[in-house]
Amino acid sequence: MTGLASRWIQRLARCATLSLEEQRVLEDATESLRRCSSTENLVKIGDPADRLIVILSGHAYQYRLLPDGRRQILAYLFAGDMCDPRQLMLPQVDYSMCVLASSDIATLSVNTLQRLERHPNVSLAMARYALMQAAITREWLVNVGHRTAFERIGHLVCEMFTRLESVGLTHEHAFELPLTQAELGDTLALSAVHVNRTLMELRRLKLVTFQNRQVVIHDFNALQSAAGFDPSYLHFNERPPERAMSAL
Amino acid sequence: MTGLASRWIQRLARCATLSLEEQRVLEDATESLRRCSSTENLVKIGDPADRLIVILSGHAYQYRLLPDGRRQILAYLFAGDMCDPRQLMLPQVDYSMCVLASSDIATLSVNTLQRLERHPNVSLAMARYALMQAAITREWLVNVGHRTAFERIGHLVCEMFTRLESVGLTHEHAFELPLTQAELGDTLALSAVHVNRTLMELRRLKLVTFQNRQVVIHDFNALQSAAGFDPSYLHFNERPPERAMSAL
DNA sequence: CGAGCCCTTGAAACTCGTCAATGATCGTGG
DNA sequence: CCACGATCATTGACGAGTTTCAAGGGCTCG
Repeated sequence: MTGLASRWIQRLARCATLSLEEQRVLEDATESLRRCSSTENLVKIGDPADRLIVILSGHAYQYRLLPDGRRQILAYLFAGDMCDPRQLMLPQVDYSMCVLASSDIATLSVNTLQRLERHPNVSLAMARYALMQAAITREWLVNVGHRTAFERIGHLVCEMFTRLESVGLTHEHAFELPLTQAELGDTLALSAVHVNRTLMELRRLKLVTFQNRQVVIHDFNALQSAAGFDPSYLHFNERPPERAMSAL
Repeated sequence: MTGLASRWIQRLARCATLSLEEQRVLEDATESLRRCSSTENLVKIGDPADRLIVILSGHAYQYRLLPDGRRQILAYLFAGDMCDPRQLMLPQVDYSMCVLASSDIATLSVNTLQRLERHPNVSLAMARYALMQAAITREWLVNVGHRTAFERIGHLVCEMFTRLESVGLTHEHAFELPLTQAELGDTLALSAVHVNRTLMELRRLKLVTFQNRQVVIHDFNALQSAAGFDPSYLHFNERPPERAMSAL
């Protein structure tokens, strides 16, 4: 379990207890992977939903374009993240997706996924994982809707740090984030100019520095309270009921 | 199938073909229902997630409160709508929920749900239905993030009309909506005052009238184009692939 | 008939967007 | 190795959309 699949397995294992056998099956499923270069489009809206994307390393995001060219980023996927398996039950995907930096991408076929989901714990882990993703989307709605620019950025930084920390992708209080200020703006519904000003404000207050694709958090507690970040929606550190609900 | 469960069954039947037997099973599951009066709290954030709520008649919404009292409404549930069955796989619900007008509410236990999901088509329908709900949340993120007040209200009205029409809850080009302007504001991230001004603008342009808990759409096409509403995210009118994916 | 909730309206303030220009950085090719 | 172009960060001035505060009016329900 030292290969590229390890972060994925690690993430799923946080959602349900996986046997060694199940971990091996997951590892086997990622055999066919490919390296994607920066800004490559993985999925376009309307593509047939016949395969499931897993980010083994790197960064990607899902987004939607409005007719006038405006863009809303819907989710970030870091190493170990995957798309919602239930998406395969629709004829077409309803978002676009592209990678940020060069990444290793595994693509699971419907058959492979069906094979994986014969293992009840794998199925359970994926369902819980998808629930967490949905909770993040809801939190983003709260974020964009009801927080100031300052809180929005702070909240997003806290969320990313917490998510990345859980799979060992942080160093000290810093993490890699190959994002432009314009992309941050399209995530948080702010103009790039205002993102810039707010980042400088965060820097001035010695809360966060975002430079050279590196986010450094200087005072997590202060940032957390300034942004009103409450990590409970991420459902980490929970021992969920081990109900067998294979059919969910 | 003339009882209170009919709208629910009708909605699920749009997501997958249900046999008469399966429809009967769904109807039986809603036997224990109760009548809720206006503004009653159905679920509070942090409650144990051990039962699944189905709105048989009436209106309800899910919301989150911020520490300072601000509120973001996350979703509306109309007659025939239900919560995401996967929610039961978490220990606690992560949103609050209350009814708007007096409603008939069925509460399914984990056991009942497990019994229902032994029917593959029921399971498939619920999964597809939940996907549609998730798509709506994503669309709201786009709405709040990238559209003006005018477009936001117009878009929400179009969405509600389309959803309600699909289960026969509209009359002509009108539908019931027992919402205050403040609640509309908490949905769309606008102040109640600005909702009021924008509603008057919509009325002035003879697009929509919202008075006495009734929304009347005077020109759907004009409203749709003014709001940039594209119903494809609702995944109606699709013949999805009838893959058997019981484990999803 | 009064209380409370909701809608309506006005004025002032503020957050944030747009436009525009200047630097900084980086990869590429000459 | 440097010049070039492109992308991104930064800064200022101005304006638009929206919020907040405040007050009045209408409706409904007890």
